[in-house]
Amino acid sequence: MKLSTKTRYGARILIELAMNREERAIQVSEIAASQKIPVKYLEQLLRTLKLSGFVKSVRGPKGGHLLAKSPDTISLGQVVRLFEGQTDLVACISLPQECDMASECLVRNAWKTATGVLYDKLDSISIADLIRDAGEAFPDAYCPSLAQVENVG
Amino acid sequence: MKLSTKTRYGARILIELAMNREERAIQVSEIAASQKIPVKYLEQLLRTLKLSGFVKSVRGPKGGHLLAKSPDTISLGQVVRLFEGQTDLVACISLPQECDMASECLVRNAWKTATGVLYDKLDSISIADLIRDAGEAFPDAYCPSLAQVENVG
DNA sequence: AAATATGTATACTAATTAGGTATGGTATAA
DNA sequence: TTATACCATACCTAATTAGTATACATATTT
Repeated sequence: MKLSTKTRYGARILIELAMNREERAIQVSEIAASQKIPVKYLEQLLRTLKLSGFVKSVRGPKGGHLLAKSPDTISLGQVVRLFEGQTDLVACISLPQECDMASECLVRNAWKTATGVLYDKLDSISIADLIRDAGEAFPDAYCPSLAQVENVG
Repeated sequence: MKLSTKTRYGARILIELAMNREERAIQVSEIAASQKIPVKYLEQLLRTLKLSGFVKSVRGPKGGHLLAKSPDTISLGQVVRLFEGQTDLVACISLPQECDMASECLVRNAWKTATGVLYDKLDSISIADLIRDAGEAFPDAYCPSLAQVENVG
């Protein structure tokens, strides 16, 4: 029961873009280096993020990637739902036919409740929150968009 | 991000044993049939449950398995921790060396918080709770140990 | 004491999934 | 028009999960 690297990488990509928002397009190679993600794998993740409207890109030389929306409006819950194939703790919550015991199973509803509690929390944490929290923990960290983030919302 | 079949089976095994607690030893073949779990796979799970003190067994003809402690004292959190290899949503929470970005990662702490919320919930749900809830949802269900369960604790 | 029904232990294998590569594009600024 | 970027998809491989197979030990019944 663990999150995939796609989800973990995805969150880190969004944070990196959020910390340079509206300043300049960040190239794939740059994100790959700073986040230690293989370039070709990163391109897949960026494509997913772009199709979902979290990221926009600029083509050609001097091109790159930018956050497409305010980091205050992107939650970890959204990131997890985007990258995890199965978002529930057990498949039978949304697909009862996956388990032929589903109709008589006494735990199924409890797994559903626990899943709900987890996503309530994940939905309550935004990319902006993570950057703000980091600002408190590491006041010296380079973080040009913090003021901007705080003005949003 | 989903629970393994071991965890799901494990919870169902405990429920089945709880519903016959102190009445008679239940044979592997019987659990296998009612829960639709392969016999040899079930034996492995029962062994794990036994080593952890949740289940006790009686050998020889007319032998079988019994719950070793009150269903009020067994939580879903305990079951998940027992059967899931990795219990945190991300490995780097307890093993920072698993990810070389751990020290500078701005999401890591959020994954830890979400993991905590999840287990707080799972720890609050006991096997006895599940049987009680089922009693309310299906008043006609066969459930000989319900009264017993309610007297415990 | 033997037969037999049960649980115990470990090694192996098949299936699935996750993680990452490889290849070949397409767009755009210089 | 060419170099530099992003875009799209097919493929591969290693790890994990789920389940089997084999052999053994124990205890009740007769």
